[in-house]
Amino acid sequence: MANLKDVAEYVGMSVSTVSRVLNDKAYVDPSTRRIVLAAVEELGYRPNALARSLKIGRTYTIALLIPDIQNLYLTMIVRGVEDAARQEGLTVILCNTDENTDIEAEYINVLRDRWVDGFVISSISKKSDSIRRLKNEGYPMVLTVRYYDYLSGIDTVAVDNFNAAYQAVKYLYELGHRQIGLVLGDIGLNVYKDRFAGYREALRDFDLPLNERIIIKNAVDGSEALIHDVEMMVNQPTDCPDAIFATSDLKAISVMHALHKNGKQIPEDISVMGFDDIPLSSLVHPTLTTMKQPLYEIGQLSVQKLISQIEAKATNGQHIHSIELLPTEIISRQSTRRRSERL
Amino acid sequence: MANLKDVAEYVGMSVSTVSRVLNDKAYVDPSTRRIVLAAVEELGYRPNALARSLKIGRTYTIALLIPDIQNLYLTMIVRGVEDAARQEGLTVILCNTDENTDIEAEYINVLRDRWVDGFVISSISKKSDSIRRLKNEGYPMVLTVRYYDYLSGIDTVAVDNFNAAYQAVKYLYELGHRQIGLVLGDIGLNVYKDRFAGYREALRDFDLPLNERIIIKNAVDGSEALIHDVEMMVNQPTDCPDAIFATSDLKAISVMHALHKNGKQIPEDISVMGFDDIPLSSLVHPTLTTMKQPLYEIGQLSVQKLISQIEAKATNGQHIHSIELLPTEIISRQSTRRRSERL
DNA sequence: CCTGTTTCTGCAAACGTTATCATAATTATG
DNA sequence: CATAATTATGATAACGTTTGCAGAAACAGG
Repeated sequence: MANLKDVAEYVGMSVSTVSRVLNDKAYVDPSTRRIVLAAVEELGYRPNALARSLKIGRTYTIALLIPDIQNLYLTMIVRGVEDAARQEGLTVILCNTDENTDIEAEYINVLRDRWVDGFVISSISKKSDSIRRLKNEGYPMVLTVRYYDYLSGIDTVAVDNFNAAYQAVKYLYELGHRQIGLVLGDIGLNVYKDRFAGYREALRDFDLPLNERIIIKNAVDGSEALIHDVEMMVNQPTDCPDAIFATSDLKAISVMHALHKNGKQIPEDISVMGFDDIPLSSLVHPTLTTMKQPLYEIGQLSVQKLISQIEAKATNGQHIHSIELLPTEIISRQSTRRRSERL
Repeated sequence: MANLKDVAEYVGMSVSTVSRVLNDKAYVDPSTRRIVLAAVEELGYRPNALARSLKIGRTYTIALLIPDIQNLYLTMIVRGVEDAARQEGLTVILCNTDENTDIEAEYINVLRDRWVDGFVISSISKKSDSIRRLKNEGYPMVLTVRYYDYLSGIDTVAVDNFNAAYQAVKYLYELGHRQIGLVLGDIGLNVYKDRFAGYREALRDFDLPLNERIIIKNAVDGSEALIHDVEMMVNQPTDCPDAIFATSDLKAISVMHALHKNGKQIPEDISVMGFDDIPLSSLVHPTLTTMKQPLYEIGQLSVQKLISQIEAKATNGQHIHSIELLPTEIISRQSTRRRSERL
């Protein structure tokens, strides 16, 4: 592979001139520019990005840390991140951490050594030393979807989970439901804590009792255990819910699976509502009513905020820190319906 | 950030010695090793991977080219690739090409400039110049899932699609089905051509007629058009199939959706069989019988073959080219059942 | 025609490693 | 004890860029 020196010798000039032509920096004669460009074409010269990065201290690569790409809601974020990155000339290194702090730390070490320009992080479940250290070093980083008090001061892109859950419950209430069950994920995550709080607040506002027997906590997407728990819940003689709000579409699909299995009709017997609006939710039967998160846009915006940090760092400019909460939206489909016959 | 020189000065030795300690290369005194290691710890020295890569010509990074991460079957491959890569100390750059040759070419250029060690490619739909050029340069690369005659000579990891389709039809036939519909994807892809051929061969072997009216070609996963086509197919007065073999689980889910919509019972009226065995197929209702592809393993194996090429290139060793076809397997669930009452 | 600016080009020093070669110090060999 | 082999270390040249500095050429203005 030809390098700058080869091109320089080929046209009988110095490397500096050739380099200047290629980066069109100040003051280069139009005619030499033409000659150099022709030679570059001729020799099929391509710049060595490693050498360049070593010199300028930027790699045009960012890292994306997520728990597991197999979580459906993440694929949309990943696409948003990658599309935005590609448009800005960045490439994305994908890192599945499985919520494992060791893997996370290992990735962060390796990628810091490789001088990636920044991190988009959606993976952390507990206090992560590596991430805090990264932050203290002033490394550009953005948190997406998940957020943490101990990491305040870091740019964050997410939704208002409290309000989203509140609105979901309100929606079900206004359809006439009075026994609204709840399926929560890992209660250690702020995401689910906030949704739980929104749910409770809504119950309070509508004078509904908080009934722990129709609440499932720490549900794992797609697990057998979840299906079992739902079966238990709906087979309670007195406390059977007339609607279930699941805090992810995948949980909602498991709920629907369990209901089918137990001969419950959706939405005739029980309404089901999800969260996320993954593409699949319009394909299942019945199609799923859900609280849509703008996942793709969350990914895009995360990258934009990250780039803003990177630019600021490079030019010693100012970056204004912010926490961005994007709007959610109720998507009405077939899995919920008005409860007409109230007694 | 401290560099080698800093460490060297700190302990009053030369950079070479420090470097030797860190790469434990030949002949370094145990006591100096201890001193250097302590200093490294002390100063928090971390090697600059860019400089290292520039020197040794390896980046420990590979590129993964796929059409779109939002295709569910791909997420399992991606996980397989990443897990295998991580175990070998490699990181993965994810590239969604949307089947677009320009995007693909752009990615390939950028990543070649960055000296990625190799490519795992699952994206190509048509003749791709960039990929052929890459191959001619001797760049390490592996094709996964999709394969092409014009790219023969490249390591490939896939399944025997002909046989898999044949076995699927055989399975349905043995359940008593005689009108077996087929839903195919983009017929321009060898993957679907081969599955189609397997389907035809099976029909021939079992003396079933080939009925174009129960075959849907070029179906797009999750599209409205597909649901419409399926509705048309099952509402034909004379040619309604008693089983439908969809060539992806996502297509099967659309099929099931269309059947539900038209009051057809699954599997009582019509059996449905999918292809892939994505995690979702055990969550939908009814759970989906499918031809399982070992997608995760395909991803893993692809990386292993790629690494073998990379090693061979680095050491001027020999790499034995191969096309690996992994076994598929029928996963029986609820969406298919024996047709007892035959007339 | 001289001085001062602008435009153009080259030299050489980084960026942070690895690796070759030479040399010094130590140990083994007969 | 002389010589050869082994072990340990340091200089130095790459790897392929970018960039500050300096000098040369071109072009003004007076």
